[in-house]
Amino acid sequence: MAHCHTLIAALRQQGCRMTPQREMIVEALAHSGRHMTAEEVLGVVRQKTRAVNIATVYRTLDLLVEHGLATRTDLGEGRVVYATVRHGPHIHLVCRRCGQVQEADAALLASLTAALQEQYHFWCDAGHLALYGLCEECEQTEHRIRNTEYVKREGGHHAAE
Amino acid sequence: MAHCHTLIAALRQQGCRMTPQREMIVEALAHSGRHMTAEEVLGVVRQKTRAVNIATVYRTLDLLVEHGLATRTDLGEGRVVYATVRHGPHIHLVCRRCGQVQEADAALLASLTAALQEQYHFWCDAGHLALYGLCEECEQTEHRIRNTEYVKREGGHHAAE
DNA sequence: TTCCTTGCAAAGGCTTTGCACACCG
DNA sequence: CGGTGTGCAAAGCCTTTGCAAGGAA
Repeated sequence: MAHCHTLIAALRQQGCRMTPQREMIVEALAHSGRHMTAEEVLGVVRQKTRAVNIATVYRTLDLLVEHGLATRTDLGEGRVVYATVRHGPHIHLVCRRCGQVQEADAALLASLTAALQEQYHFWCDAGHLALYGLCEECEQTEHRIRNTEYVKREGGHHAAE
Repeated sequence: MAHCHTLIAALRQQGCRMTPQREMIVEALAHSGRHMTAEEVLGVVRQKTRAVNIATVYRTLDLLVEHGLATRTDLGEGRVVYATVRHGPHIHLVCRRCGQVQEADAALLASLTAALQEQYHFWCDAGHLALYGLCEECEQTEHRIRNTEYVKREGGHHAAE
C-alpha cells in the first residue's frame, strides 16, 4: 500500500514539513485502511517507537483533515475517528452496542438528500454521515435480552436496574 | 401547554419522587418545544430560581430518557441535546455552520433503513438520527465565501488560511 | 421514618494549548 | 539560519460521581 506516500507527498507540496512523527502517523492511518481514533493511531505508532506524543497525533490528524487528505467523523458519545480519503464518500454504520463501524455505499442517500433539499432546503453533507443502530449480531443479542427482561418483569413485581 | 403535567405524572407513576427541581426542569424542556442542551435547560430554570444545580439537570434529563419520556441526541462536536417525546420519531438536520437544528419527517428514511437492513444487515435507529449539512442561509453564505476565496487564490499566488 | 434527591466539589476522559527546545529545509 | 514542529505538562470542557444533608411519601 503506497497510499501513504501519496499523502506525504501531498502534504509536502502544500508546504508542510515532514518529520518522522508525521510520516509514522500518516502511515499508520493509511495502512490500516479503516477508521481510527487518535489513541488507536498512537497505539500503532508506539509499536515502532516511543518518540511520539498524543498531542502530535492530534495535530497531525487535524493537519490531514485541514488539507483535505483525511476525514474526521464524530460518531457521538465522544468517539471521534479519522480516516484517509481513498474511496469516495461513504456512510458510517455505527453499532451503538459493540461500537463496530461498518461502511455503506453513500449512493443509498441520493434520494434522501434530494428530498431534504427540496422539502427542507437543507444541504445534507453525505460524506460525514454516521448512522446509529445495531449490527446483525448485536440486534440478535438485544432481542434476546429484551425477552429475558420481559419475563423477569412479569415474574417479579418490579425489576430493579 | 399542559404537556409537562403529563410528563410529571408519568414520572410519578413510574415511582419517581417529584421535587421542585424536577418539575422545573421538565417544564423548561417541555415548554420550550425544542431541543436543548443541559446548560440551556439550566439557563431557563435559573431564570426562576438559583436553587438548581447542573448535576441535577443532568440527572433529571437522564431520568426522562431512561423512562422513555425524552430523547437524548448526540449532535457530535460534543453537543448533546434533549427533547421531550411529543411527536413521533424525527430526523435532526444540524447545520454545521450555524448549529441550528431543524426537524424532518422520519418517514423519509424508510427506504434507506430498509436498504441497510437488506444489504448490510444493519438495524438503523432512525429515532436518534442527526444529519449534518448546511441550512439554506448558510449554504448561500458558504457559496459566497468559496467564490471569494477562489478569486483570491487566482489573484495572489497562494492564499493563507 | 425511610431512603430517594440534591448540592457541592472533585474526579474523569478527551482534546487543546503554552512554552522552550529540536530540527527540517 | 529561520521558522515550523515536537514533547511535556497544564488547562479546558463537558459530564459523572461520592458523600452528607435535605425533603418527598
